Amino acid sequence: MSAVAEDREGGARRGRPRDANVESAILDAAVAIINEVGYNDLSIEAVASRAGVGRPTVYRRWPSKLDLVVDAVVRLSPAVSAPDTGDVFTDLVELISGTIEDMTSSSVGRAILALAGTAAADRAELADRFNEHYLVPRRAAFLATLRRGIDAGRLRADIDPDLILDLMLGAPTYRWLTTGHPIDKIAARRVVETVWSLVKA
Amino acid sequence: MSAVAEDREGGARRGRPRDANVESAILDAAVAIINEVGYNDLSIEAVASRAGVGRPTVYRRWPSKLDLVVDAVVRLSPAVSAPDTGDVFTDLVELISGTIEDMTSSSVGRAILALAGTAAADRAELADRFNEHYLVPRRAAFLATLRRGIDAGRLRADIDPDLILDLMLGAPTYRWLTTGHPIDKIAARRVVETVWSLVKA
Amino acid sequence: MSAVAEDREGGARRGRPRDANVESAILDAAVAIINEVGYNDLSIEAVASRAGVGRPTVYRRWPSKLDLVVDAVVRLSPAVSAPDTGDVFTDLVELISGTIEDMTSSSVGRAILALAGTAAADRAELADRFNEHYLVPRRAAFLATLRRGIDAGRLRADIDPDLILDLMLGAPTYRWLTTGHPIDKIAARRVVETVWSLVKA
Amino acid sequence: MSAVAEDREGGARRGRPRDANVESAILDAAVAIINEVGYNDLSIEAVASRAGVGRPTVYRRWPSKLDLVVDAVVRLSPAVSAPDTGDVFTDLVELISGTIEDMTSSSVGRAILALAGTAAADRAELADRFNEHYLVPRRAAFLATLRRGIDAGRLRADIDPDLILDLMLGAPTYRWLTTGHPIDKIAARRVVETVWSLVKA
DNA sequence: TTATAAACGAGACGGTACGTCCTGTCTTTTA
DNA sequence: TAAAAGACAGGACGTACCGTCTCGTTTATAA
Repeated sequence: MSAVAEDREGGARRGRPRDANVESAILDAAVAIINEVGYNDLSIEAVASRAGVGRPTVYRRWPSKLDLVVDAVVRLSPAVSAPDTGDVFTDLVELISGTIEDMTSSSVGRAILALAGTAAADRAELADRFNEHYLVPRRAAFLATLRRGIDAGRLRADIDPDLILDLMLGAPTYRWLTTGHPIDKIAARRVVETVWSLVKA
Repeated sequence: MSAVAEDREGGARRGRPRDANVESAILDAAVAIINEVGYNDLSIEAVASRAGVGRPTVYRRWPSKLDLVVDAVVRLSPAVSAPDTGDVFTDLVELISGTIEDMTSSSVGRAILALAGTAAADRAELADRFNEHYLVPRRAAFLATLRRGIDAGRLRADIDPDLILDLMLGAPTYRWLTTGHPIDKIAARRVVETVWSLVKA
Repeated sequence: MSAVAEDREGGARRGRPRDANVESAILDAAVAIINEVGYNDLSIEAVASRAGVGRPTVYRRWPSKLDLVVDAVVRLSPAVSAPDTGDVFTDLVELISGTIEDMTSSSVGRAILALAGTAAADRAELADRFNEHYLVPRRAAFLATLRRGIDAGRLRADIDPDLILDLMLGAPTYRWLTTGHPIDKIAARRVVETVWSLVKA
Repeated sequence: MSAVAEDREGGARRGRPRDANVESAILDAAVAIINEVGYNDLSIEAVASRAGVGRPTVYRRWPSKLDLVVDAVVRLSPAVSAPDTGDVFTDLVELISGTIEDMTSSSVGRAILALAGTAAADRAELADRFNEHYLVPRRAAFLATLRRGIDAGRLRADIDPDLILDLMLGAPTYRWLTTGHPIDKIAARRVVETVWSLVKA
């Protein structure tokens, strides 16, 4: 449920109701602008203007740029699905390279990282929202794949799935962050191969 | 070598030379402000004012806030030293928990991450400077420790040190980034323990 | 009618209307500052600050310092009244010495002259505004006095009143401009006496 | 004598003497820039740069923009010569229309007026210099013409030549200043004709 | 000759003001 | 009563000049 909707409950309000199209238009505009100029150079002004909306209308819904962008990123992020090719190893490579691709290819991906740092640092509530809508589904898909491997007897049952996740996603993310070099599928495969020996049954 | 200094070589310049104290004052001010309000809320205005310097003097040396902050962070970053307790395992735990502590405890650490994302994304030259002065020394200390382990016969000789580094540093970094939870020495030790089996001789 | 107001007509505007108090505060501040430091050293910055107003608020109404000062001077200039002592000769002396006094005694007077030169030179529209609100009323008072003299049979009916005006006001103005010496009532009387013989019936 | 030269007297100085070419170059540059952008938009920076000279070199000679421009205008102003067609009336028309033309046609002319106001107002010394080098020669030419008319018996001997001058030059100047309309030879002739009856023998 | 001293170009310095953009709040009309 | 429009105080932007101050270099006279 969106943070925006939560004040709707409790019966119909008086006066003109909020226009749902307005909300969409604002988030769409935010996404487009992030893609063009990145998180730092996004301004509420520009979002409102592109959405064909007054600035106060934006502020009425999101108290800050950070809040707005979190919702925009959450809305934008492509749905995740745990691939199931029948081979857990392949599934893991797919998942990781897909996730890294998400992170690194678009401005939105970079916004996500900017948000990750910022929100985690001082905005627990936002971090929670971001977690709930963005990270948790991705971790879940990953963990489901691991679980499938365990059930299939290909992975050891005593592993710490979260730690494995951190290793498999953290290593390429860190490489990208610190060197700026793109992470292709081959690099992703190498990481999975390396960690694989830790987890294989 | 500082980016600021590099055009000095090749004979005496004409005109009044730049004042090194001014450079120090500006970088010190930048560091202080980053620590107080973070990268995003740092303004050139505030830096100049705190440094007791005219704004144009800042712009004369660093064309943008990003350039300035990269140099400030580079100057600030504490010297790295590869610990050498005699036990490679302990050394690795120390190194990792120290590095993560660096990253996560101070505003400057968070600025570093913000920079990592931003600079990597669109400013190859800045990323290079940041790499050269900040990341490379840290990687070097880590790799030297691994090398010592190999020489001592405790680590396999055929490992890819960079990949091991990405795993050991990437996993806790990723955890911190995505959850915001601090990484203590125990968590660092768990990562090292896990990866250790990949690398032990 | 103020240049600022002229685009208000034609139905109610949307959005928050401009605050008339703000306009007053800015013009008052401009007048005060002209009186203190003169036209050349007046800065929009200082005007805004003294008026307790944001700088953009000033620019929203007047695109340049010149535009602002023209309006300020127009507002400031004391109302003119054609004196009517019953004696046209005395009236003329009063009018001239008063006008010259206006021009030369205050910083605003000097601003008026600076404006006269500047505005006339390259800003027809401003010159027109200045003319309409400042010069025309003064010319009118003068011409009315001449007309009274003609009606009373003391002045010739075939004179060119504009030319007489230029002579009576231009001579002392020119003297002041080119020598910087103040023009007192005695000097004004001498001019009127001299020109009088040209116009007396 | 130029204000610049006055500290030269008293024997040769030690050290490198000032370069007269530099002085010329600066004044030429100042004149050119006044012609292009006017007095208000002239900057020392631009003058120095165009003259191929360091800024301190300008300040060494002229303490302010005003001082510099006064000298520049003085240097620029075309030599005056009292025309002598044999007919005093024609001479006066020529003189007046020429002077007005000087004043109104060029940016330098407008600078002169700006200077007249500014310098007269608060800089007695500058006003004096301007007077001495610019105005006095022009008044002298005019007065010489009047004198010739008196000697020839065409003008009354008891006139106040300064007052006549103020009338004949002041009226068209004032007209131009207050209306911005150019003063052509016909307008100049009308003024002379009008005043003529005051002065003719 | 050799100092010494001033002028020169260049350009950095602490500043001020520029005119613009954006912030977050407010007031008004329209729906 | 929400929405759009837009004015408001304010803050920071990056730039242009200000007038002053080093610099290294050049060009004179004085020792």
